[in-house]
Amino acid sequence: MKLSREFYSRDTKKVAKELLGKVLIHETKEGTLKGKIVETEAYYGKGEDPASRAHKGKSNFCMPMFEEVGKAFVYMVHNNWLLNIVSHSKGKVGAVLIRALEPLEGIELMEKRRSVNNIRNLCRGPGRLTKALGINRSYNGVDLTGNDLFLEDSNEKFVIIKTKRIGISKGKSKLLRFYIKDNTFVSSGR
DNA sequence: AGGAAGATCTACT
DNA sequence: GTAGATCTTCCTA
Repeated sequence: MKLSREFYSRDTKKVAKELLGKVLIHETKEGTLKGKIVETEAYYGKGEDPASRAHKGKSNFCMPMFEEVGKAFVYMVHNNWLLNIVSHSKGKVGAVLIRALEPLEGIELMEKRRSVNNIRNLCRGPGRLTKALGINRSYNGVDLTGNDLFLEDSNEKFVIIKTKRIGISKGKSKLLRFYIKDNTFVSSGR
């Protein structure tokens, strides 16, 4: 079952946690790509989170974070597109960064796009998974309740680990990174 | 025009 | 596992 708009209109941290285990699906001309979300991070807005792209306030760049929830927010860092899902309770600002996926379907296509044959390395990392799924700038603002790129529910049970976020230079002490315990596809901290 | 950025790759100890 | 170079956009001056 596809996740509804209501799912995303709650506290960012809560959504980040509940997105674990959900399945990200991308319908492309070349085939269907599916991956289970195994690692996420929550990012808040102005004044709340110095590591967030939105902490300085509104700009063209991070616009989607201020707009309707349930949309994709894609941006480039260090030659990598990063996929975020806009999620926050009413009147707030925030998004969930998808950091890692466990490939489920369309693996051959992902391998072709990434030029790697090691499944474990296919989607283990925010920049890698966007490349594997073929996500780029044109997906910025895409509605995730649509039929192109969306998320599906799952009933899987697992243990969630909460840690500090990775790779950022500010706001390091916040425990806003979540991942599935013992999952091989989680990026191993750096 | 310059610099920073939520990272990745490759090559080593 | 850790380290360093390098990558492309957007923001700020």
